[in-house]
Formats: sequence, C-alpha cells, structure tokens
Amino acid sequence: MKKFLLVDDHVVVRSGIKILLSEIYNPAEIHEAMNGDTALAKLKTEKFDLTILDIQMPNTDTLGLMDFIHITYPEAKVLMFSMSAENIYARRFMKAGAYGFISKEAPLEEITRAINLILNGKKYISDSFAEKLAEDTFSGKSGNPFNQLSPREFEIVSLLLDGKTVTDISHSLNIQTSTVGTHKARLFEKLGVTNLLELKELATTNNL
Amino acid sequence: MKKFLLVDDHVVVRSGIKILLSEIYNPAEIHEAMNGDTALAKLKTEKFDLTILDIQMPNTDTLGLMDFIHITYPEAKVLMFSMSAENIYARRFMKAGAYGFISKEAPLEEITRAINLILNGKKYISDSFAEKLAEDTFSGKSGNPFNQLSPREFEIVSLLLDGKTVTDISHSLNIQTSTVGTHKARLFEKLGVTNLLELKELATTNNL
DNA sequence: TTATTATGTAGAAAAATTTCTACCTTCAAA
DNA sequence: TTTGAAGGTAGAAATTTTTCTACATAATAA
Repeated sequence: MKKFLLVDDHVVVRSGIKILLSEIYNPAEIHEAMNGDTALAKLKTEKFDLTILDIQMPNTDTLGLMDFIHITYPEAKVLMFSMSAENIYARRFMKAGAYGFISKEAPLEEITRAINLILNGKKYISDSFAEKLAEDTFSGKSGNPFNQLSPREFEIVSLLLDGKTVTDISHSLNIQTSTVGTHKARLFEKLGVTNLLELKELATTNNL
Repeated sequence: MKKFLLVDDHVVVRSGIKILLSEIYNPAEIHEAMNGDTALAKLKTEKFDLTILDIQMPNTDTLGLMDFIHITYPEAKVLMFSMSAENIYARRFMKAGAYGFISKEAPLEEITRAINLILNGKKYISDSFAEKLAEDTFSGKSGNPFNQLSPREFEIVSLLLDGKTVTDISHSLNIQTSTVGTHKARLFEKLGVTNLLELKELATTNNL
C-alpha cells in the first residue's frame, strides 16, 4: 500500500487531493499536515512514498522547507504543488531537490502522470516547463534579472515581495536582521532598485 | 435536495469542496464549472441554491463576472471563495452582490457556517470583516477608500506611493518625521493595509 | 452650547532598518 | 596553487521608522 503525505493549509485542497489519490491508489494511506512544522514532524517518524507539498503556505518558507527535507531525508520524494502555473520558482524547487513541480490547474491525467512517474523513481517535468528550461539553458542568461540572484537572495526577495519585513524574515530564516539587511542591500544593488515599490514593479514586469 | 454550482479552475479544489458539501448536504446535486463562461452557461439554464465562486481564476475577471451574475440573476446566491484570507477585494465583491466571502484557509466549521447562512437567505460576513464593513457603511464613505483620507493624509499617501520615505516626506513638507509617521499609521489603519505593498495594491485596484 | 471626533502636529522612547566592516567558504580563473 | 570574487553570515553603530502620548483647533453631533 502506498503511503502519502499531503502538506497544504487548505482543507478543501487536501480533501481534493485525497480523493484523487484514493482514486488512483486504493487502498492508500494518506497523512496530512497543514503547515511545515507538522510536515517535518511526520517525516521524522515515518517514511512516505510521496510527499505532496503546496508551495504557498502562509508563514512557511517553502523553498527552505524543501531544502531542509532534501538534506535531512535525501530519499524523500516531493512533488511541489502550485496554485499558479509553472512559474519562475519551479526551477528553484527542482534545484532544491524536488521530484516534480505541477500546477493545480493541470488536468487530472497530468497530475496522475506526475505522481506515477515519481512513485517509479523518475522526475516529473511538464512539457511547457521543460521547454522554458531548455531555452534558458541555451540563452545562458535568461533576460530575467532575478536570475542573477543567489539562492539566498532569491529566497529573501520572495519574502520581501510577500510583504514580509526584515525582522519577519530574520525570524523565519533564523538569521540576524543585519544578515537579512545585507542580503537586501546586495539584491537591491543587483536589481538596480532603491525601494520596495520599485522592486515590486520590476517583479511584476518579470512575471514573478 | 440542494443544488450547487462550483466554479473553480482547480480540479482538486472542486473535489475538495464537493466532499465538504456532500458531507453537509446529502444528497446534494453538485455542478461544476472550471471557468467563467461555463459558469454563465450553467446559470442560464438552471437555478442553483448556491454558487461557490473562486475569486482567482486565470483569464477571468471575477469581479466583473460577479457583477454580471448579480445583474442578470439577482436571485442567485454567490459565495466567494478566496485563496488568501479576507483581503482588500472582499468589500468589492460584497458590493457587487455576493452573499459571502470566505477564505479557503478558514476552518471547516466556518465554511460550513457560511454555506448554511447563505442557504437560509442571510449574508455571511466574517467577524473581522464585518467590523470593518460596518464602520465604512456608517461613515458613508464607501466609494473609493482613498476618499476617507484627510487632505494631509492623501498628500502623504501620494508621496508614499511615489516611493518617498518618511524622512523624505518630512523634509518636503517641513514637518517632523514623527508627524509623518502618525499620518502614515492613521492612513494605513483607515485603508486597512499593513504594509507598503498592500497599499500599492489597493491604490492600483482603485486607479490611483 | 457643550461634548465629541477628526485632524495636524510633535517629543520621547522603543523598535526596526541600514550601513560598514569583517570573517569564513567555495569555486573558478590565472 | 595562489588569488580573487561571490556568497552567507554578523557585530556595532548610525539612521530611520514606529509607537505612544499629548495637545491644539476645527468641525460636528447631541
């Protein structure tokens, strides 16, 4: 029997995925977590065939979580589930060790396919994403200025765009505010912006 | 038997809501639409006890859709379902004729309560939102939220939206930074925002 | 007319952010 | 293999922003 872990803060979404899974794998053992901490606790005590992780949970640094999971439980297979279509974050999650990245908008068959692939130890990449990936690789530097950022900087810029303050970030990342400040300054410099609104503007024009 | 219409582009979300509904109302007749057009087509041919509408569907002007539904089918009861917590759009949807606005993050009982209320012909408003709403209604200043601002506050909000800092503003207006700070705090409070990005967002949706 | 509220203004203290400098690592170029 | 740049991290100091309290004045409601 397959064992799944669903991590998502929305009851309805968890229910929906549960239905989907039990339709494909019956019987299936399905565990749920509504936030990162609970997820980690679960992962600590049990092994799952697949973890499905919503990328946008409030108060949760999902990229960091993915990273942590990958380092702590290298054999864990994680499928990132995103509300929006393939986005600029996809690449980062894959790099952080995810096995796949799929949008909740994807048709049922596609979701099923992704899950099956991963359960068989393969990685899942959607066609459109594969294309974009190849494209970026060829062009060396995709035109997106955000790609210049280091992983940490990107992590921080995302949180900033989410309305988080320097202090918020220092807490959720467990680093000093001065460190966050340094990253913020460096990334503003790299992106050529001088304040949050400009950053937001830049992010918007770059589909971030 | 109650008849529902679910409008959401995500399979998993629809499934999740379906489960929820069938747990409360069994039997229930549940129809689905994954976009605005399909929803309108459904509404044209049938009557529903409740329509549950996701506010964020790609390529769909949900606010316009809500407006249209309200005008065309005044008796239709629509519950807006939002991915994020009560947000700055809530008021607009209510004004456009929605019967309720609830976040997917809300606990199950809250969602259930909302649905029940609406089925009984009442409107559902979350406590936190109710407060804010009542306040606005009384003060009569329900149009553009920026109209609530005093002249000085408006002057300052404009500068803030221009990327000016508190210090900049205190200089160009020849007043103390603490004074600017006070205005800023008051205007954030009035507008119901907590940071600059939210302010920007609100300003944008209000053609400012 | 009197009480209340909304506004504009700050001082002082507290909290948050920014700046500067600096110390490791890692990784790639010379 | 040395050298140097890039990236992640902070401590300390300098600044800026926020908060709290307060006090006029004008507008408004009772």
